[in-house]
Amino acid sequence: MNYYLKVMKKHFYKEEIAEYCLYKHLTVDEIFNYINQKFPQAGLSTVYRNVEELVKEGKLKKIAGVGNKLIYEGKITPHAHLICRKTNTVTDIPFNKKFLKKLPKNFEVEDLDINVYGHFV
Amino acid sequence: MNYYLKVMKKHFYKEEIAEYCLYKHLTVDEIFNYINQKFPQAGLSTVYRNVEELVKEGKLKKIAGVGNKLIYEGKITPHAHLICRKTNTVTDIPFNKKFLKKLPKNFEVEDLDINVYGHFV
DNA sequence: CATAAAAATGAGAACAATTCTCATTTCAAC
DNA sequence: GTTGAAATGAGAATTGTTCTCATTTTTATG
Repeated sequence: MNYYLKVMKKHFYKEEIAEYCLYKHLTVDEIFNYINQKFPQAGLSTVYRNVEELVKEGKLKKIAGVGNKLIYEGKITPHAHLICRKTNTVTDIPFNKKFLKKLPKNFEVEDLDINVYGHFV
Repeated sequence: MNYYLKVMKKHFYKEEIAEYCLYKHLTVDEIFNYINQKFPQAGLSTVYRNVEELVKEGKLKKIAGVGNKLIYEGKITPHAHLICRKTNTVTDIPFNKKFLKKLPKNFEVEDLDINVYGHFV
């Protein structure tokens, strides 16, 4: 199979999505817009399906969003998020014992949300 | 106004809700069920409205939920949450520098979600 | 207590995000 | 090629939340 064919065929959304989400914080809509630009025939339901599968595979992480929308990010090393309610943006910050003391000076903290997900055995 | 009248009148949902949510982690549906049991005529939209108002007043806190539902808790002192994906329950745990070392032994951690909400000035 | 303005309510419509359904298309193996 | 499995896309259905507005309740005032 040559390169041209590989580019044109349809069934590679998952890889595309995973790659696009690396180091970004995106809603499904934003992911869909990107995919739909490259593959105009792509459907929203397919993007939802792929995103969910990637979450199950551990390649994408669902994080709390601003407002009610969910936000996804490429799964990378442990870190925390700075969520600005004015600009609706998510910024990665390092997570360690002193992370709260090292926040940007111009960021005014309103709330802290610490959630440990898992299950009882 | 006598006690009987006070009990029967309608406009005290907010107090009821705030009180009921103290030390609990509830979805709007759960709050509604409780209110609706005491006041059968109570409407879902009213509960939603009151819950949102309580959040604005700082008496209730919207926290990340399990699945897509939002969860509310009576605003109390800083703490973290243990969210079990098997039982869909939220448990309060203390938040301090060593909190990760002091999790229940029978809780298997899958993810850690640290979000600092606020705004840039 | 009568009344009027203000506040809160409740029913359901509207809306938005997500999930589901299923016929069709594409892929992979033979 | 043929065939069975997997993935897709369109849109319907579902779910959670917000909005609208006529009605009810409260509060303030004479």
